[in-house]
Amino acid sequence: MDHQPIDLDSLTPGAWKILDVASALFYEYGIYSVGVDTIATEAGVTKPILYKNFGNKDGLIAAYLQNRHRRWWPRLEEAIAASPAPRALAVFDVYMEDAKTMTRGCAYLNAAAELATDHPAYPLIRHHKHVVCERLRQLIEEDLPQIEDPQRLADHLFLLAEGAFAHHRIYGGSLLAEARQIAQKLLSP
Amino acid sequence: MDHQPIDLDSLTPGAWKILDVASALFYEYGIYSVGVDTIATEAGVTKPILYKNFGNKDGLIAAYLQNRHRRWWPRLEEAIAASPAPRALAVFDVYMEDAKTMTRGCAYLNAAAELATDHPAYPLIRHHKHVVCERLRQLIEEDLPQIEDPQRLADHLFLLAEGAFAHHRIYGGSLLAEARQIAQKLLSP
DNA sequence: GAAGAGATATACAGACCTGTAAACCTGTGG
DNA sequence: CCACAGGTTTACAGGTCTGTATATCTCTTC
Repeated sequence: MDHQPIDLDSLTPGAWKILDVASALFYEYGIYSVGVDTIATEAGVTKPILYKNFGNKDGLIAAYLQNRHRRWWPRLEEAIAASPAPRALAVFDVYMEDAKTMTRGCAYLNAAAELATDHPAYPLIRHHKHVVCERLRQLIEEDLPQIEDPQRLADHLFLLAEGAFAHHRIYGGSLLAEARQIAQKLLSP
Repeated sequence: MDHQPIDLDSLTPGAWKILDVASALFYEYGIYSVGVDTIATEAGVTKPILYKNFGNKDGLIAAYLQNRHRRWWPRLEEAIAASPAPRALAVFDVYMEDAKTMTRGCAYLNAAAELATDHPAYPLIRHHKHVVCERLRQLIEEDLPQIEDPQRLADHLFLLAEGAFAHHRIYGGSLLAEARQIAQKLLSP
């Protein structure tokens, strides 16, 4: 029925329950390792209800990534608002906070690895990572106007954070904390 | 039958054909998106032959990651041997060379995202990434003995390279080249 | 040439996948 | 009380997955 992109604002409570359950399972076990049957059962609904709300599994995957971004972005902005200069470090703070509970690494990098690059939800992944890098550049421009090439420094910090988050799944170690320390040094004049 | 880890040195030519086909398909479409039926057909063998050689799909996955490392590592060492100091940049050179053909990003990060962390092949992923980082530290220690904390610089370069390679799948852009430039600056005193 | 051993192919089991058609149940208007 | 409409559930279609039991075929040995 609903093959349009899902509008998160017009989801019913029942649909949110499905999305929440799907999100947890997708993240924990991987998108293609979780069947819609499992999701529906865990959410306490039947399969046609799921399909009525999300069209098909791809719609649910898209809603998963979209909703994750919508919940995460305000947390980043809050951390930025509460952070002393250089506020770019707030990105690392949020990633470290995330890492405490997200033992499977970055949901977007995981999804990127699983989904085909022409999957309808792939642009959501690109967008999520793009705006993070963009925000880093803005923060650098505002907090450290003396920096010559803010885009390059933003990319530098972005790669540190992403590399550390990607490997958090593999090692689960303290690479994120180390990345933050390195970033701190890069941002101090 | 063969539930032991696969010994790459005792594979028959037919088994190598299977492994090569599986490797290409695993990398291109993702491990769990490719069925053993497809692999067997593409390799020109029947399924029982595949199972006779690799025990089960997990054995084939393990052989895939193992073999990839065995073929890649000598390429890294060659690049290191041919590189002027600081030779740590050779890692970026190989990654950039890889990126020309590997449009799906890093095979190990992709596998890490797909496989459960307790999958029998997961240690192969950890090992591959670990030795790369380790090698970076050695190269820094040898080429730049004045560096105070070579482990930290190695981690720094490693995160740059891994972040860039991870995002090569998402953007396909020039992040690896930029990461190399950043690394070059970090290595110049 | 016959008999047996080992490799190969056929065919299938049993589970799980996405997605849907049709039966059913509930609540509303006449 | 009855007809009708909307949402819900049951049941299933059709396909794909991993893994294997059984039959066939080939090749060696006597």
